[in-house]
Amino acid sequence: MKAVKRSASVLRKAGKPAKAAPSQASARKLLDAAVHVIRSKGYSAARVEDICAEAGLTKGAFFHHFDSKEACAIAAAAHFAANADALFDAAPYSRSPDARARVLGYVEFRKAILKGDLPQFTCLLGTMVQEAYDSHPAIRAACDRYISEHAGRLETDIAEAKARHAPDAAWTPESAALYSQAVLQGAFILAKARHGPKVAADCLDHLKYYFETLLPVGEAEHPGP
Amino acid sequence: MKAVKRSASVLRKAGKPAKAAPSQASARKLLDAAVHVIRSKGYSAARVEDICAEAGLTKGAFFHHFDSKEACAIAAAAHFAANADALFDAAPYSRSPDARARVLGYVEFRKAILKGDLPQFTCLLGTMVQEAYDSHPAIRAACDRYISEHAGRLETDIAEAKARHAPDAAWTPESAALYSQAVLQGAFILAKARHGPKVAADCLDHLKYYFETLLPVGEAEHPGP
DNA sequence: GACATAATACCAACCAGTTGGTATGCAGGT
DNA sequence: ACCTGCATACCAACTGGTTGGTATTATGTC
Repeated sequence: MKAVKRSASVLRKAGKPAKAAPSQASARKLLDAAVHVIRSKGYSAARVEDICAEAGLTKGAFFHHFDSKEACAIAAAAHFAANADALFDAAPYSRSPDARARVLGYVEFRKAILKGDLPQFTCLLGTMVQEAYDSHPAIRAACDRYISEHAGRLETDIAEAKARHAPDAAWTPESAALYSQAVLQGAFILAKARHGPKVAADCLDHLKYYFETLLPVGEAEHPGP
Repeated sequence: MKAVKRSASVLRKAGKPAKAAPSQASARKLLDAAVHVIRSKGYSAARVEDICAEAGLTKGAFFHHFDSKEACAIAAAAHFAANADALFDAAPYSRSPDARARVLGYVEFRKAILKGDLPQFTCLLGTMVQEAYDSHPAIRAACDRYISEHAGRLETDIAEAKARHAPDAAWTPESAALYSQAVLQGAFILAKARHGPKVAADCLDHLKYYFETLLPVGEAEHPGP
């Protein structure tokens, strides 16, 4: 009496926006709260009651929406990734027609959003996978998936820029995209250790400089095929 | 009746090696166990009993040597850092007379030791500071200190190499040393997400290439002052 | 009244830390 | 040598607060 339970209402038909039930709002509150609490204290130390308190709800509501703490964490990972996607899609750099500018703009943008307290800009996925990679395979898989998807979006731009600016270079767009994610995750760790975003910004300066050398301008620019 | 307790025997006179008390051996066992367990499951999820079981001792022994779980974690951080220092000091690259070779050798060496299971090569400090930076200030401070000390050792070599190969470049040895630590920490996160060290090795290839471009050979080599 | 949502009350397992006890080693006095 | 006093090292059993999860009840909406 555990496996097949409720499929919950989190994934509704996307029905009437205002009137009916405020369930979507509560589910969203819980997810936002979970993201914030887990970013602050990690997955293991984040108690269900912490998340409920942060959301202004009780455990009754929590276990109505999620089968378990682990399921909530996985949903929170998806929620976090969706929010991130929306944020980067909306950022001005992403509408540049030049792929190289989009790559450098991405790094600049990531540097620009290093504002406020640490839980506001650090990565939920990197935080969770650190503790959960061995003991919670489902969480590891979710983090892997969303990190890889995010890297994949960046890889597209990198590949396009490489085709034009460094078509013969030995490195692959995939490894460069993953490398940038490693720099980001590591920058967050250093920011946490130092209790401030400055180190992270310095790291992103190095990353930007690296991309500038990987994608040199003005030498036999290759046009599109 | 809490603050002033034992000062323990961990720091003994360094007396007779074999006969007397086997306390040092047990303390070391507990520290090794703590490092392993925390690297596997993180600080919060690591139970004191897990550490004791791994060490083949009981909780009585644990709380004889450490005042609390947190104190053990801090001692484990110091233990880990000391072990790491010894490892890098013993590595062949560190005896090269050329500073640039030592910097590149460091990255190569870090890539070479990405062997075995994940808890065997990931960084205890980065793992702990992720969860503890906000809730356990003492742990954060310890991780900050040992990460910074390790970066400082690298910084010395980088500074020497920069003076010879890129004296006028805008970047600082300090930021480059911290950047390399960020890449490492991030590489470990990706390795955990992907359940294998390959991504991490790819990241270190990028880092090595970056250092090669930061420290170009053969252009107006500057001699020592 | 059927259904979804959410609150209250509760439980059983878990776990950091405590207690009290035993074993061992090391003085120094006789 | 032998005893005594004291500190260190360790163990087994216990405790009390915590916490994920459940059972039950209440409220609002079609």
